[in-house]
Amino acid sequence: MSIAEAAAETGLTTHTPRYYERDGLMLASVDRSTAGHRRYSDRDLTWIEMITRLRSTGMPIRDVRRYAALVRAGVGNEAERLDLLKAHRQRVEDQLAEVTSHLRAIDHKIGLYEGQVERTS
Amino acid sequence: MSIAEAAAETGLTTHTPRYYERDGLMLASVDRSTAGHRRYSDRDLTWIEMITRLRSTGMPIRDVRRYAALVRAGVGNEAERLDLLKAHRQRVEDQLAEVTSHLRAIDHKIGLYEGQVERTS
DNA sequence: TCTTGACTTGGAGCGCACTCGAAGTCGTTG
DNA sequence: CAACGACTTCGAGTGCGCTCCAAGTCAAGA
Repeated sequence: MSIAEAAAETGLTTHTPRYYERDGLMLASVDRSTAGHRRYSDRDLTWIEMITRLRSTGMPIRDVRRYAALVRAGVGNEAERLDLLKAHRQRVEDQLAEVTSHLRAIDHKIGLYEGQVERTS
Repeated sequence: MSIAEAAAETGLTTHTPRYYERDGLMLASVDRSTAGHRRYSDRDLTWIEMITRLRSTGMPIRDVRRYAALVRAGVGNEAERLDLLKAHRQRVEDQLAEVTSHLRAIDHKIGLYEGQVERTS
């Protein structure tokens, strides 16, 4: 699978997987065609999707890199990976709670404006 | 209320309310003491809290500025403010749904590791 | 009167995560 | 064999939202 196809598949631009690779986020260096073009395997794709999940829940690149290093190191550090993911989950949940509570306050404001606009029109 | 007190009250550093004011996010220029120091009123505080709610739900500074401009313009544009807030709410809800779904996938992964760590130990 | 400390301003700097540009290479197609 | 298009690399640039710095001002206390 070419980089263009991989990008389309994962909803990224071609720049982003190149950047991820350069930044040490991939599990192994991606295969190359005879022309030196990247060839993405299913495993690469699955991993990029994992990166996407971590990133879009707000994990910093540097933590994704640490997690990738653990997975790369192979069997034996599952407890460490678990700690990393659980800490991340906790942060995401806290964040969700905060956003939700602020959203409720904004909703209240929306309610006030709705009443006002209704009466005015 | 001094800027230091206002910052403490809102959980910001003193830099941030200055920055907000410079960037046109306040409703009016903040009062000054004879020494030229900022004096924050209750209204200022309440507004900064509103900014915080909008910001921490992901509204870009530029949109906060547009909203502030509408409030500053006074009575008559409530419908426009409502549109802005409702559009924001929609984006936040979409975002929450996305994060939540990615979090579920990460949770699944955590479950796998938990089983593995359990069996290993 | 001198010092201290809390503030002021304008502008520069920073960290993050991409995103883009320039110049070059390769394999296919007409 | 020339042109094209999809890729390559490395480094620079971008946008966002602060965050910090330097130099200066002011009021109050010793």
